[in-house]
Amino acid sequence: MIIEKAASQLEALGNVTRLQIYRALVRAGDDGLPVGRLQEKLEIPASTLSHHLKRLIDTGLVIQDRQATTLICTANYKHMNALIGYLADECCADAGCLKQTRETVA
Amino acid sequence: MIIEKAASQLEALGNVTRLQIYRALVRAGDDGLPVGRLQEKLEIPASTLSHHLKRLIDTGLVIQDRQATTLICTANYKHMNALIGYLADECCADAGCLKQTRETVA
DNA sequence: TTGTTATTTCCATGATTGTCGAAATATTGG
DNA sequence: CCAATATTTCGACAATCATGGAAATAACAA
Repeated sequence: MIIEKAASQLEALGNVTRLQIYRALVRAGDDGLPVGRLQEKLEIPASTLSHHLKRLIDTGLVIQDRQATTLICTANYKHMNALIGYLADECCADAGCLKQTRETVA
Repeated sequence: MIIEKAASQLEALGNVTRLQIYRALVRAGDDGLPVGRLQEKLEIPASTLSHHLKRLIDTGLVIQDRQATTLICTANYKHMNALIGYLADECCADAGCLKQTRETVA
């Protein structure tokens, strides 16, 4: 994980609307959610949602798969996991920090 | 942890320069680093650095303590830990995710 | 007090972001 | 092909961000 990638992913998540989108996708699980369903949930215009989704997709945090006319969005846990790992390993060094937690488990 | 706070902290870290600042502070440990030392390390103008530091301080990720004429900056692990916990708990649901790791340990 | 060092605040500027209506595109069913 | 649905792209605009030189402030030492 290079710092530029971590920063761009953090920035993508660093917006309330986008964080809500991501959280909704996580809660939807592996089945994901169609863009339209996301729109209903968040109650924002389609174009606004589309722009935010693009940001999340560009950074790899969200995946889109077309199913006929609808686009299904799913959270890319692998990338989120890598990001959390980066934060824990590179950016946390406290005794009560997750870094130790991870090392203990590993 | 409310979503607005998480988002603002993520946004603060979502910039390469600020992420470098934070990482440098983590590596400096509990002793922290004076602003001037940070400036040497990152090779950026003082005013630019000051602006970035302010962002990190405003979100609670960095603490500043005056020691005579120099200001010592330290990473606030507690807040970073809370942020990582939020991401792991609220925004990650995969089998290989830290969420399980944390639950196992706890 | 005055000078020195350390850092912030002020100010300006160009770049990026967030927002959203309207138009364009994609995919399928009939 | 054409109509209908789902979603993106275009275009525009205000708001915020990133940057950094210059001036202001803070703390001390002499």
